[in-house]
Order: sequence, then structure tokens, then C-alpha cells
Amino acid sequence: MVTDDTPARVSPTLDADVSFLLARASAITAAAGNRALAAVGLKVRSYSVLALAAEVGPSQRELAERLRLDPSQIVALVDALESGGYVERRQDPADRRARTVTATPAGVELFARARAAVDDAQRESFAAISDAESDVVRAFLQRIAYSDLS
Amino acid sequence: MVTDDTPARVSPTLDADVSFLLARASAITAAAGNRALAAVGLKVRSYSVLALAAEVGPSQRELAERLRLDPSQIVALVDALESGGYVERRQDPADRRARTVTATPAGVELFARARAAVDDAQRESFAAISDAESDVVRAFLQRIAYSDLS
DNA sequence: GTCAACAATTGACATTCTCAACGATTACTG
DNA sequence: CAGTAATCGTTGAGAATGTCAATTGTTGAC
Repeated sequence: MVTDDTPARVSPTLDADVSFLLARASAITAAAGNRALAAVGLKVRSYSVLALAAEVGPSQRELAERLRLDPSQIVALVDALESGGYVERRQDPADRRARTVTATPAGVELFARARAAVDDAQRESFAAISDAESDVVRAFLQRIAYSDLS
Repeated sequence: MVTDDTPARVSPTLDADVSFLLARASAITAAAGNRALAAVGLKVRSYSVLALAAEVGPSQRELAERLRLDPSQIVALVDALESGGYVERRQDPADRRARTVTATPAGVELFARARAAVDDAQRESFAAISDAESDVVRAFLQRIAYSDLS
């Protein structure tokens, strides 16, 4: 017989609410990510921008779409990375309105170190989860994260 | 043979980053929750406060701890619910500093409707997930969400 | 060639987070 | 028991974030 003897941690309803748990888990891992990235002078936001600059090299418009951010937020994020010498804006030869954001060699190197720091922190956070569980969780999260319900 | 033919949706690194996916999935489900709750005049934040008022009846301090919010944020959230007649502040007889937040009958009724709206929306969002997957995901999220790594 | 659409940017505004301070009350310590 | 430290709710300030409109330069369609 299975009964729920677990004392309420938040409230019975919220403890079982996947959306609530997502919000909370996200806040906790984001805080851990920011702590890990502070050593290399980044936050999760700038880290995500740097990742795209290093791995994709998109226009700022595409950056905004991929990260689901307002284009106006991209400006400040790219400004900060650019002033640090980690990315550069290049005029798209095919469309002079668009400016492409690509990582400089220093940016590529910083991204490698940042990624290592993030991986270390996550290995710690997610230590108790098996590979099989991890696959299920990742697949679930991707389905939700990339669903276009909004 | 398994190869990853999937085109990058964000970037190869971020597409596999559980923390990034958590943030994104959380943002999407929170937006869906707010949309569902707008019909009853709530947001996910006030909904979570109402849930605790209805199911637990904690002090504001405890409310802040359970929801991981700053005590100063609780004030405005309770103010709004109280002015709507859905919760009331009672002086804790054992500690006159503390004020207990409990749902009124109208609050209990509102919570029932709000919960139904949230459940409907989530049934839609999470339709494609099996019970077995759901259990794994919930267990994972609870482990992360309730880990006291910070 | 004109006009609508789009990219990046700026600025305004609301929301949220985080922190410090305060009055009232309680708990601790000698 | 007196005095001091800690706690609870509250207020207010400042940073970070989200959202949206307006502007300039450029492109594409008719």
C-alpha cells in the first residue's frame, strides 16, 4: 500500500504541481549556475549569449528569437560581451541591417572555461540521478521548452 | 545507429543543458499558468499564496520560507488577496508579532476554481507524457526543487 | 520609385529581486 | 528581573528583468 506520509513541504497541491516545481527547480539551478559562472565573470544570461556566439554566430534578431528575449535586451548583453572582447558584431554582407554576433578567440576560450564550470556545478547538482532518468527528464523538458504554446 | 540529426534549436550546448531547459520550460508553463489564472483574477504568485492560505494557514514568515520569497514580497501579495476578501490576517495568539494568513470561505472557493483552471491547462500542456514519465519527472523536480543547495 | 516591412537601438514603464532599516514583540543571558 | 539580542511584519530604495512603443537605416514588394 502506498500512502503519502511525506509532510507537506510547501502545500499538498503545490508539492505535486509540475509547473510550480519547474519554477522552483529552475530558480535553484539558475542561482547555482550564476554562482559557478561568477568565477569567469558571466551570468547564465551572458553565458547563453556567448554559447550562441561561439556555436552559431547568429544575428541579434535570431539571438533574440532563440533565447526568447526581447531584441532590446540583446543589445545590452552583446554590449557587455563585446566590451570585454569576447564577441564582435559584424555587418551581415547579405543584409546591411543585420549584425552578426560571433565569438572572438578570447570568447571561444572563455566559453570553454565557462562551460566546464557549469558542467562541474551540474554534475554536483544532478549527481543522484541515473542516466535513464536523465534521458526521460531531458526529453520531457525539451518537449515543454520547445513547444510553441506561446 | 543513433546520430543527432536534429537541427540545433538554440545551440548544441544549450539544447542539452538541463538548467537552461528548466528555465525555458518554467517560463513557458508559468506564462500558461498566468493565462489560465487570469480568468479568476490571479497570477501564479498569488495562486501559490492562496494555496498555502487554504491548505496550511501559515504565518507570513513561514509563507516566505515555503515559497522562497522575501518577506517584503509577501506583504503586497497578502494585501491584494486580503482586499479581495479571499484571505485574512489573524494575530497568532502564541506570538503577537506573527500574523497568520488563512483563506476565507470565498478564498477556499476561489482556490478550488483556480486549481481547476490550472489543472485543465496543465492537462493540455503535459498531455503527451505518460504516467511513468510523469513520476520520474516529478521525482526529479522535487529532488532539485527541495534540495537546500541554496 | 514609392511604400510597407524589418534590424538594431533607445527610452519609458511595470514587475520582480534583494537588501537595509524600523517599531513592536519575544527570547536569551546573566 | 533587567537588559540585550533576535524575530515578525512592514516600508522604502536600488538593481535586474520584462514588455512595449518609437526611431533610424536598410530591404523587399508592387
